[in-house]
Amino acid sequence: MGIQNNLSEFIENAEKNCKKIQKKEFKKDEIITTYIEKRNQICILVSGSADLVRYDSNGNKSIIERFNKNDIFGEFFYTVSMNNELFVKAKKSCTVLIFSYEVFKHKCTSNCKFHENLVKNVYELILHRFSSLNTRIDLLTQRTIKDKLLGYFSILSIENHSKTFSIPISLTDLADYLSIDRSAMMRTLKSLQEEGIIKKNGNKISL
Amino acid sequence: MGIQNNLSEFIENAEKNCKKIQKKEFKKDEIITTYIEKRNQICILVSGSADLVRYDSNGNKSIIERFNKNDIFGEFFYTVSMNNELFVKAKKSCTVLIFSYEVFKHKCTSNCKFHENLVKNVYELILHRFSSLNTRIDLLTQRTIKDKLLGYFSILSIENHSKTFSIPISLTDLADYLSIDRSAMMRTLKSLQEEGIIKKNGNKISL
DNA sequence: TAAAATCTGTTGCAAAAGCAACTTAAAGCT
DNA sequence: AGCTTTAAGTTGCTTTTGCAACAGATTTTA
Repeated sequence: MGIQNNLSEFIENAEKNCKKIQKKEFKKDEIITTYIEKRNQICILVSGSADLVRYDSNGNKSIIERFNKNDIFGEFFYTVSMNNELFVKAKKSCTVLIFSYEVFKHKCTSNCKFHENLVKNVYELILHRFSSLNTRIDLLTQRTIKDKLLGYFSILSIENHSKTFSIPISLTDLADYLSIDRSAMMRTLKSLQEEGIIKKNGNKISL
Repeated sequence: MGIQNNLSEFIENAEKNCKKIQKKEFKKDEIITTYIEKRNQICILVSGSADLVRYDSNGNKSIIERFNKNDIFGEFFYTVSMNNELFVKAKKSCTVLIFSYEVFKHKCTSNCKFHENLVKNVYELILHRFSSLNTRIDLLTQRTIKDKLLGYFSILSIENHSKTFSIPISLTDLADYLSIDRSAMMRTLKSLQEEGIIKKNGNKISL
């Protein structure tokens, strides 16, 4: 999805090439980082998946974002505005690259090839992130649950080059992602089937 | 809002410093760029405001995004996915910096100070953009119109360091931004006043 | 300055969505 | 294998939202 093949290779070897870049492992439910204070920290998810979680003043938990392989995150990309506390929590076991924004600004040597690559590759990651955010906004601005679902399915269909595909996340998570009530979503899924617009078998969908 | 003061100065002088960067003027309703084909073009709005507009297969127009001073845009930041056509159209008279992604990758000389600054400043702009997108997602994921409005007002209140502020866009545009029906929004604004949660006088709001 | 266009404000009505409260099914864990 | 947790699927009821269709106010532009 727009991410170059050599990127993964680059990420794999990043730690070896620069002492300022750490590679860390996290187990399920461990806190990877917080967005409470500014640290100019940049994180790249090498493997696994993680959630950006908010606890508001009433103690309610909500998942703001789901990060997957090659996603770039950190408070650096998020305005620490309101009084709410943001955590990134491992959903599965994760491998994460962690470094500071300073790593970009200051090169090791005047012609360090590694740093040049870093800047270039992080650009790719950033564009990937933009694309994810814009896609989500696209879906969230759909007025009805029906349009949100069909928009989401249309994207999956294009990604899979097929009218048939499976939903890569749980339906519960999907409702969360689209910011709609799960039971209302189930109802809409049912009526889409009844109208013959989609076929559904478990998490397999055909348009 | 996180954008350094020297950024504007940098942008003002960008064209003078690098022949690969163009500064262009656009009048109201002129098309600044399209997101139809990949050109790896990056645009920075120096002054004015512009809309990212979509025309879908039925010819319906919708405004996806509003760009203001210091916003960075271009198909580079947007996945050209569906069959819909995207245009950036000047809402007022605009001044725009236009250059290609290649400008980042290839420096003029090995130690060109200008290019170094360009990379650094564009990072600032990108972070600003992330922040805008995340803020909008935050608001769009609020379930009710009431919560969307209060979330929006809370941000304005923080930005203005005051419980009293004015809404910087028209109410019609606000409804669009929050992706809600305008009349329903008006109704909610009214009930927020009746409940004593806000005071409203024209576009002036007090919490 | 008159006409056109846009924006604000309102309302009734129908449809959609949210909420709560379940049951059943599947997945994870010891 | 049995227990626990999480996810899927369903339903009735209530509230919220969207839609359509206005009138009045304000702004733009010819």
